[in-house]
Amino acid sequence: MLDINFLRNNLKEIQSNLHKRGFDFDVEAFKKLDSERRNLQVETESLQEKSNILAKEVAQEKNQTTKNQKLKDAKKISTDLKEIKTKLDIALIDLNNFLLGIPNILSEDVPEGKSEDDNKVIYKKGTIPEFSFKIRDHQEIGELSNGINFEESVIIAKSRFVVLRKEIAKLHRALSQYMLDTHVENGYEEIYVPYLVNKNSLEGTGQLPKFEEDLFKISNEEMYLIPTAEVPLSNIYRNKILNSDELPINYVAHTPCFRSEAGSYGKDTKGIIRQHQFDKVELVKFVHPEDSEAELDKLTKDAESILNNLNLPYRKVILCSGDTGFASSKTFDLEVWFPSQKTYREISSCSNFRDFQSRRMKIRIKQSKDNILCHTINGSGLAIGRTLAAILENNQTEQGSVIIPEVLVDYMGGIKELNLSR
RNA sequence: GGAGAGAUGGCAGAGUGGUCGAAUGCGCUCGCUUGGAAAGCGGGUAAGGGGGCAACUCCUUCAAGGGUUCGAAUCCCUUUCUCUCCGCCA
Repeated sequence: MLDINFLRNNLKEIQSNLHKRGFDFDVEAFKKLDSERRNLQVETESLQEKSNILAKEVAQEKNQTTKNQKLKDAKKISTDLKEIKTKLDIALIDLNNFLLGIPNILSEDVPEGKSEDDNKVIYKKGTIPEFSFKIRDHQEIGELSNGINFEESVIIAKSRFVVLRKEIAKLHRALSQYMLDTHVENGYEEIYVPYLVNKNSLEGTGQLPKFEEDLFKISNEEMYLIPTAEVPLSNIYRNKILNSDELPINYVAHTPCFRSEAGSYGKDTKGIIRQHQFDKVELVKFVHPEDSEAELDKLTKDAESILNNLNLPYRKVILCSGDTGFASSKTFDLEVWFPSQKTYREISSCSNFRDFQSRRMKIRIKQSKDNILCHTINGSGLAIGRTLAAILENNQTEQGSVIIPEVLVDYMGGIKELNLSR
C-alpha cells in the first residue's frame, strides 16, 4: 500500500510511474474518494465533539429542567452521528480498497518494458556445459531409476504434484539442509513457521485481496496454505515497533510452498518446474529505509552464493517495469541454465518492497519524534525443486549418472555420483 | 472435544457506567547531584488519523466485531486468542 499523503502530493508522478507497469491509476476516482472521505470525516468528528461535550455537561448538570433539555439534544446528536458514521465507514472502506489495489512504485533504475522479454541481463556466471551425447531432461533422468514419479502423485493427489524416491529424495533433502546451513553461516537466523496462515497475514504481504485465485484455501477455516515462507516470516512483526539497533533482522526458513495458479495450466507441463507444492528456502530482511538498496544487493549475493557453490551456470536479471511483481519496487531474478530447454529459468526472485508491505503490516521503527515504517526485502535462496532439476540436467553423464556437487557430498552421506541407470 | 478463568500502554499491573487515554511500579529518556559512576531527587515517555503557516487543536483506539446508553475499559451478544483441569493424540 502506498502512503496516502505522498499520493495526494505527487499524483502525476505516481500515475506515470505506475503507467510503466501497465497499471492505469485513475486520478479522478482517487480524488473523488479522498474528498468524500474528508468531508464525511470532518463532519463526523465535529458532531462527535459536540456529543462528547454534551455528554459531559449532562453528567454535571444539577438543574433537572436544563438537564432534560440537554439529554434531549444529546439524543438527537447521537442519532445523527450514527447515520453519518455509517456513511463515513463506507467511504473509508472504499478508499482503502482502492489503495489496496494499487501496486508499489517502481525504483528509478527499473528498466521500462512490457513483459519478461524486456528484462535486462546484468551478468552471467558459470560455464554452460557442453554435451557430446544426446542429453536427457531432468524428468527422464529421474525416471531412470524411479527417482521421480508422477503416476504415484496423481493417485495420491492430482497432477502437478510429485513423488521423489531414494537418492533423488535424499538429494532434495540435502539441498535444503545445505542451503539453510549456508545462510545461517552468513548471518541469517533459522526460523520454523506455520504453513497455514490467516487472511491478515496474506493482506500484509500483498497476496490478498488481489491474488486469491493463486492460493489454496482451507475449506473449514479462514486459513490459507502459504504460497511462500515470505508470508509467515514477514508477518512475525506485524503490528510491532522495532528498535533501530536490532536492525537489520535476517531470517531464513525452509518450507513447502503451495500455489494454485489456476491460469497457468499448459505451461511447463513436463517435469518438476511448475508444481502445486514445492519446497523453498526463503530469505527475509527487515531493514532501515536508508539501507534497503544495499541490503537487497546483499541478499541477492547470498542467494547467488548457493548457485556459485553448486557450480550451476546462471544469470542475474533485473525485471523490467511490466514484469515486476505487484508489491515490489525492484526485483532481481536469478535464472539457472537448463540444458534440455537451452534456456535460463527463474530459480530465485529477490525484491525490495520498501515500505509497501510494512505499511500494510504496520511494522515500524522506533524514533524519537515520529516512528517510521521499516523496509522489507526477501528472496528465494533457492527454490529446491528447480535446483534439484538443474543439478540433474547440468551434471548428467552419458552413462545416465549424475555428479553430485562437492558441497553436497557430505550431506549425501559421501555419495559423489548418482548411478541411476542400474 | 468438555468444564472453568482471563485478554488493559514497551513490560508488569490497578481500574466494574461520567471526575479514565487510563493509578502505581519497572523500563527508557532529559535535567540536578558527582572527579567519574552508582544511588538519590525532579521532569518527560502509547499508537493512528483529521484541521491549521504555526503555536496548537480535535477525533479514534483498553483482544476483534456488533449492541445497549446522552455517555462504555467497565453492561449484553458473537468471534479469536491465552491459561488451568479432564479427554484424545505425535
